Amino acid sequence: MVDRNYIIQKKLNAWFRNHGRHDLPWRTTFSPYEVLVSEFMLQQTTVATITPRFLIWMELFPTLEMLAQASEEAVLGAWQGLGYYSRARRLHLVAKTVVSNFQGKIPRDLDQLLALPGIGPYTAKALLAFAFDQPVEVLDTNIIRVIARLNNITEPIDTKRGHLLIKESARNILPPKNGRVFASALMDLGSMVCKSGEPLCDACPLSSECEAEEPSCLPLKQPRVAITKKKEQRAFYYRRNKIYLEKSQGPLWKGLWILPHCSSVQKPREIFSSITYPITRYRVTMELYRPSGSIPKSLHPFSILELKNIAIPSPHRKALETCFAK
DNA sequence: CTCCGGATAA
DNA sequence: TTATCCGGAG
Repeated sequence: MVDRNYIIQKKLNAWFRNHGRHDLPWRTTFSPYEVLVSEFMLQQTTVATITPRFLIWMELFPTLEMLAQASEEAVLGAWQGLGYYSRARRLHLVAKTVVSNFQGKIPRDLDQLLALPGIGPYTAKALLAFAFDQPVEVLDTNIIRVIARLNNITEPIDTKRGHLLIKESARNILPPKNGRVFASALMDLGSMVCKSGEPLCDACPLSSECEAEEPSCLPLKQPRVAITKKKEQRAFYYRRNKIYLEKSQGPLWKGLWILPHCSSVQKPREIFSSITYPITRYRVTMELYRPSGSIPKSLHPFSILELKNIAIPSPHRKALETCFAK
C-alpha cells in the first residue's frame, strides 16, 4: 500500500498549483518582513480586509528598519480600522527589537520567535513555513479544520487534548521539505474548499483520503460566552469648528483618540445622540452628550480635516458621524 | 442580528 | 484555564 501521507502531499500539491491563491500580495517575495506584517494583520482578520491595507502598509513602511524608526502615531494610523490595536504596537516593538538585537534579521529559530511580543505558536510557525520554507505545522483555524476532518477528530479543538490531537495529526502529514507550499496549500484548501459549515467535498482533492463521517459538524468547539449589555456616557465637545478628543490610556483602544468619558457632573439632561456597538462579549450603548461647561485640559482639539488622519476606533468614528449628521 | 478568529494578562 | 481585545461578513 502506498503511503497515505505521500498521496495527500501529492494531491494537495497538484490542487494548489491549479487552484491556490498565488496572487496574494504577501506571496510574491516571501521576504521575512512581508510575512511578518501579513501574519500580524491576519491574526483575527480576513484576507479580504487586510489585502488593500497590506499594500498601503508596505508603501508607508517598506522595510523593517523604516518600521522600527516610525513613530507610534504613524504606526497606529496605518492600523486604523483594523482592530486589535495591540497587534500594531507589538509589531512595531518586534521591528525595533529585531533591529537592535538581531541585526535587523528576523530569527529563524522557534524559541527566539516565540520570545518576541505578539508572536505566539501560530505566528512563529507561520514565519518558519512561509518565510523560511520549513516543514512545520501551521495551525490556523483553516488548517485545524482540514486536519480535524481529514482524521475525523471529534474531540473539541479548543481543549488541551483536542488541540494536541490536531497537532500530532498535522505533524504526521508534514512533507520532508517545501514547507511553504505545503502550509499554503492546506490553508487555501481550508479557506476555499474545506470551509466551515458546508464543505465542498465534491471539489476536494483529498476526498478519498478524508475520514470525516460528518464533515459539516467538524471541528467541534466549546460554546462561546454569552453577550452582556453595557452603557457608557461620552461627551461630544464641538466648539469653533474643533472636536475635542482624549487619548485612550487603555487597555481598550490604548493610544487611539476617543470621545472623552462624560461624568454625571458635567452631563446635561438631554442626550444628544446614541449608538450601539459590539465589543468582545459586550453590547455597548454609547450615549452622547454636549456639555456646556469648560473643556477639560486633558483633551486635544482637532479640525474636521485632521480627524481623517488620526487613529480613531471604528465605534467612535461612527459616533462622531452621527453627531455631525445632527 | 450571529458568527468568526491569535496572543496575552490575570 | 479564562477573559479580554476588534471589526467584517453572512
